[in-house]
Amino acid sequence: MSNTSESLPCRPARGLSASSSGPLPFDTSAIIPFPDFTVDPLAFESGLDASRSPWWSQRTSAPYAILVHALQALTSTRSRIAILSILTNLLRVLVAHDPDSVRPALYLLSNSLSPAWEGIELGVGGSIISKALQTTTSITPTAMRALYKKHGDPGDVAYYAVVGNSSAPRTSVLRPHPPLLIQSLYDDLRKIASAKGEGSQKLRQTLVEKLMLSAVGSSWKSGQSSSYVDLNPHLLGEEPRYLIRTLVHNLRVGAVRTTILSALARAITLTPPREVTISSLEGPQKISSADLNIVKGVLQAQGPSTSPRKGQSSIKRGQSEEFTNAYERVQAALKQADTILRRAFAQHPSYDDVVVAVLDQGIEGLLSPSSRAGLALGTPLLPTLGSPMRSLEQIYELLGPQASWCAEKKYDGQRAQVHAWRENGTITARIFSRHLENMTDKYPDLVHLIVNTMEADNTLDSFIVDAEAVAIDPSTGELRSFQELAGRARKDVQIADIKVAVCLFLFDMMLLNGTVLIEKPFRERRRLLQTHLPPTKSLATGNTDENIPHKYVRATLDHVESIDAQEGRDAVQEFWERAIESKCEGLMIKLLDDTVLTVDDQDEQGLDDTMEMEIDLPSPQKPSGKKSRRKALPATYEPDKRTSAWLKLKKDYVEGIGDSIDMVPVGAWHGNGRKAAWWSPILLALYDSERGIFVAMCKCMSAGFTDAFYKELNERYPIDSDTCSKSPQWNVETGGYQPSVYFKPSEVWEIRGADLTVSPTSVAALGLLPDSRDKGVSLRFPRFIRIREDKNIELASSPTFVYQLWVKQESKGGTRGGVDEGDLVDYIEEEEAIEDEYESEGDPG
DNA sequence: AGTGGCTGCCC
DNA sequence: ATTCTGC
DNA sequence: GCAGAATGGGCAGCCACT
Repeated sequence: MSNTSESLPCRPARGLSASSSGPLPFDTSAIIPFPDFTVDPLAFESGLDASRSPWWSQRTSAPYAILVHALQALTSTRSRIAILSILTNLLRVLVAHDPDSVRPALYLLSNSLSPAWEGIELGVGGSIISKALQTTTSITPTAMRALYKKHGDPGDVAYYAVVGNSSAPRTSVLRPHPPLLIQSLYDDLRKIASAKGEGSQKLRQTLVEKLMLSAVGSSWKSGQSSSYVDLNPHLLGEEPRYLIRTLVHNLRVGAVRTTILSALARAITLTPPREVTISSLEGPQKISSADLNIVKGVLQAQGPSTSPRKGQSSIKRGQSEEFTNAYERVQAALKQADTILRRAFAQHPSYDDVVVAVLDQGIEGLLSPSSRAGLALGTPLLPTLGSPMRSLEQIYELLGPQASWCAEKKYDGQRAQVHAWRENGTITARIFSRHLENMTDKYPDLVHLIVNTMEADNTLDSFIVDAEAVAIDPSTGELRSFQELAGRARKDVQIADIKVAVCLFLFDMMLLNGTVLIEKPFRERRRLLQTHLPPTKSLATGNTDENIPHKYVRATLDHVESIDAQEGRDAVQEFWERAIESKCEGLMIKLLDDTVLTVDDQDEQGLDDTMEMEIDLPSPQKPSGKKSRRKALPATYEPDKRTSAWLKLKKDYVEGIGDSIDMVPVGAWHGNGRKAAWWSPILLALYDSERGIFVAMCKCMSAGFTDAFYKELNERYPIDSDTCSKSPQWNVETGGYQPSVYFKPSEVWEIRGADLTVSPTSVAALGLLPDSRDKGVSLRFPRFIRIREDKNIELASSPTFVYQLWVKQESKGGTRGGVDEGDLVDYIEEEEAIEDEYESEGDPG
């Protein structure tokens, strides 16, 4: 086995002067260096001697250091295969030697502490981290800011604060600390999360500092203890780095949910937990130890010459048929395990339950009826998402004439996955957000509505439905803005206190009366939804709910408005226009029936074929001359199988709909992470010609910025130059924004967004909004389109122009708004006329 | 009691 | 949410 | 085409401070 520490740069300990304080509290003689996780998992030895834990003391559970060892390896590569190998090998070691650490390790890897719906929040951010770093290391605030600007990562700041650099050693830890363990670190993070009430911020900080000291102490111990041979010197300073990254929920090692799940599936398959005997395994994903040994033997014989750094299984040509067959069987088994685990997680996204199942019964455990890891009432499944489409035209091209599909209005509200069931005569309802947070407490009005609906219909026993909760006018049912919905209270909400009425627009049904529907075609699911959960009576005819006094704002239930494609293309076009006019974001396109298309490859060039899945052709020999293939378009609700199963068409994606705004870059911040060397985001402003000043409107980030663009920006706005200063020097009002640097207003950018918003931060059009004179106008989802080379800064959009756009936006979707469209058109035409005039001057051709 | 900073969540 | 990038 | 990273506006909730 190759020793990773030999091939990685070993950072010397500097300035770690302190007296050693005796032997460590455990026997170190049995410990060997951490293994090289980058090797191909099929050649990796996770077993060694299973009777003890060879990589750490047998009296302790797995150290955090072995996780950090893997994280460091992950950081050194971007190869997906290598990343998967490293994680697989790490998890195999844990499965073999400390299965209790598997679950906490998965949480530490995934920037979370529990399933989202349990609502456990760390409550630690940059502020506490910053204070903790200053007390646990001797770093000055100035040095810390400089490190942060340079590296754009608080974990990296911690690293350099601990190990120092060639000119400035920084650590101040004076004595060894017991090493962090995966399990105890996880437990400590849960303690931090549970701190609340007066003094909780201080307590959080103290707990973070303790963890830092342990992480730093491990480094110190490794470097200094004379009674201890440092077996993993490459880890010096790394525990603080990843501890801090974990605390800010941003590990940045190129692996989040999908890769972690793949690695877990592979780990469990290659290293079955002790409780699972190989012979007990059945089914297609069973892996034979004979195959495994053949593969391992050959791969290990090939040795480290086969690019071990990348962890790729480079099979030399000319291997025996025996090897090739065994290898393919093993790969097939791994792939199958991967599929089973990912499907299980999509339906039951809880590491807690999934890990219990696989440690107990292997991957098989996920298929067993007794497993808790299936679709379950009360546990949200991952939502099906939509992939963006640029036009109706594109949708028609993609789906072709045969497919049956429908278009639904895409309302601008909040995704709501609703579970409801009876248990011992009691009805329970829960509401989950898109990211599976439990929002039940935010919507007591919806809960009441759902419970009432079930009480009124005793054929309804249980259901899971997908819906959008949207703010509405309680008397007319007219749609209200997302911002109004966002203003609702979230905790301890009493129905009597609710100010903003909501309508729950249902659009899918995943379970009904105990029957799982997600594999049924949408046409069937939609029929069941519409049959079993009819809309509440319209507001105009009176809500029949007697349990809520009339004076209260009440929730309503409805189905999303939709149109089937068979109504014809003109009807669909008209529906799309109507959707936009009624304050919807656009459309969602969904297949009604499973469809098989014969597609000409040439016809689909440049198209997004996310909805398509290749069918395994029965003939093993594909005709090479013909370019047509058959494709399956499933109409099932299968979260995560296809990453975006539906198509979404939003107005702001479509050329020619919505307005763009011409803004001037007037400031910027230092980028984070991979953008640490660049300006990002950029502060953008309008030009107020009456006052001769620029007024900040929004920030703009990578959207539309390529890396090349960032480099050019660095050249145009080098720090401390006549175009870029740390102090404000130009006529710019920044409002609530505080950029790190100010740019000299010099160029005009065309910016687009989805909507204009009333903003407490922006000072664009400040004073013009009739009901909120102290607020400006900003932009939702701002994105850079292009530089307006043809415009000088005096021709940037004006506050009045933006105000008029806002008025136009607000006047949509009903009778409210009270502006004269005629005036508006005049105004906008006037502005465009000025622009045209300028363009004709600047471009005589 | 009011305000401001921080955090996490929605889109 | 959106967009870009490397694999 | 997938998977990951880096970033937008803006809200409530919570806590610390005045």
